[in-house]
Amino acid sequence: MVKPAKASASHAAPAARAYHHGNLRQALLEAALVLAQQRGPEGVSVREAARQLGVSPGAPFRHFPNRRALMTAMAEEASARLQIEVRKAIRPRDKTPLARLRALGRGYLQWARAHEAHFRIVSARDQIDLAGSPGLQASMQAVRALTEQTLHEAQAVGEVSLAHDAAALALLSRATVYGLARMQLDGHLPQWGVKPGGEAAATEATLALLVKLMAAGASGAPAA
Amino acid sequence: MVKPAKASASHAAPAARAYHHGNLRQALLEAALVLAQQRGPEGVSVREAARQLGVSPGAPFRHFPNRRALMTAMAEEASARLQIEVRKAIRPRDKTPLARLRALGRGYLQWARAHEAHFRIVSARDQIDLAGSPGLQASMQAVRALTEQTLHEAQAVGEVSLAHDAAALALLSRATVYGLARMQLDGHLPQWGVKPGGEAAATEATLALLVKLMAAGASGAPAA
DNA sequence: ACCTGAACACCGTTCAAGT
DNA sequence: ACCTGAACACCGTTCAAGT
Repeated sequence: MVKPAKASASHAAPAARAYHHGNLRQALLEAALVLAQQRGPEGVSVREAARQLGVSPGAPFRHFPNRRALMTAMAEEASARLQIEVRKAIRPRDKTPLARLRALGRGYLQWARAHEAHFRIVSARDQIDLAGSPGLQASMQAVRALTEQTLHEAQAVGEVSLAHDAAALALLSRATVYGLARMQLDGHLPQWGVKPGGEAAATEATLALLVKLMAAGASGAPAA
Repeated sequence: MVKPAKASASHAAPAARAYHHGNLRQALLEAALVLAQQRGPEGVSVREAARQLGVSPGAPFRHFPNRRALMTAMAEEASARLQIEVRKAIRPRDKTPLARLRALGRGYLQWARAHEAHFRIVSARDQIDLAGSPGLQASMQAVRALTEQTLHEAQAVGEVSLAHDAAALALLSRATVYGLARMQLDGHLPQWGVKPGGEAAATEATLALLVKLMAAGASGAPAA
């Protein structure tokens, strides 16, 4: 986007173009994101990003030790934003724990739809270095903790039966939402009877079904 | 695996090595699978496979129009095998529809664990050409049909409430099992409280929980 | 019919040298 | 401190030519 015009003559002093970019790290992240949007995570080329920014092929390696580090930095940003959006998806009107759980899941699904490239990067485990990124792990843990806590509250309040294992409930919620998000982005939903354009409605109805099933076996809920 | 010894002298007639492989297509699929096992689907290189088989870099392209076609052929084989295993996972002792649904899901999870490389290829949507492979679509549809039919039976028999949308039930089952399989292979389970080595037990317990939740709201089941 | 081998247009990454 | 530009060891793919 900030591609500078090439110097026209080879003998003149190259005064027109700043010697270094000043902000190459951030510019690389932005260019890489555009490439990911156009060609998917695999299609991100650090050479191509450098070319678009008018720097030499080696320049990016002053800012990222390797391609994987670039991808991981993108995933960190994505996952931080996802965490924020998921939190914001829970509105004050969602008064019961299960209503919050559903809102949380819906926020996740909506974010995956709205930020497909970023979502793909976060879940492209062979392109990023999850183990080497405390930030990435932290924002994933935050979503997990929110899920588990909400389920604990649902059990405490009698919305979900205490007979069910809390860890299994959390894992079930996460697996379902993650599976739905992937099926959505990978184009598997049409095969499951979802009409084109109906992805959002279908995934959210499925999420709602899970929440309803979780509530069904409960005993001491204050209201039905 | 069938790597022929290099001709020792350069002046002698190359009679020792057959001019062509005779079975290059199949050999490529096998070599590519080994590469996928070692480095993941992204690590599959057709040049490297050719090298290992002692053929020239261009040779594979007589058998596959491009790399994606090779990957798709691998996915076809994988998905045909997955379908068979899932069917075999349903034992005669699984008398009720929900018992069969659970067995089916367990078969899927076990296969994903036992054939990680193949499973990754089937679900690597940007490496394969799902739309251009009727075979791949067919075996995926077969698993889907089995899931949906089993759920219909569960509703007919009163094991699952007719109040729930059949399509949503099927999608919920699939999303859960797919999500669990991915989390398992991508190493996300430790973060969700699963101890190393406990992946099989945790995913299967989660599947069992889903089945239990589905049964909970039913009314007219013959037996509890 | 099947394969070779050279070529083309790409990669990621390193590193001396420049500013 | 930051970047260049050449180099290295790779890719996927094509295509004339060989057997």
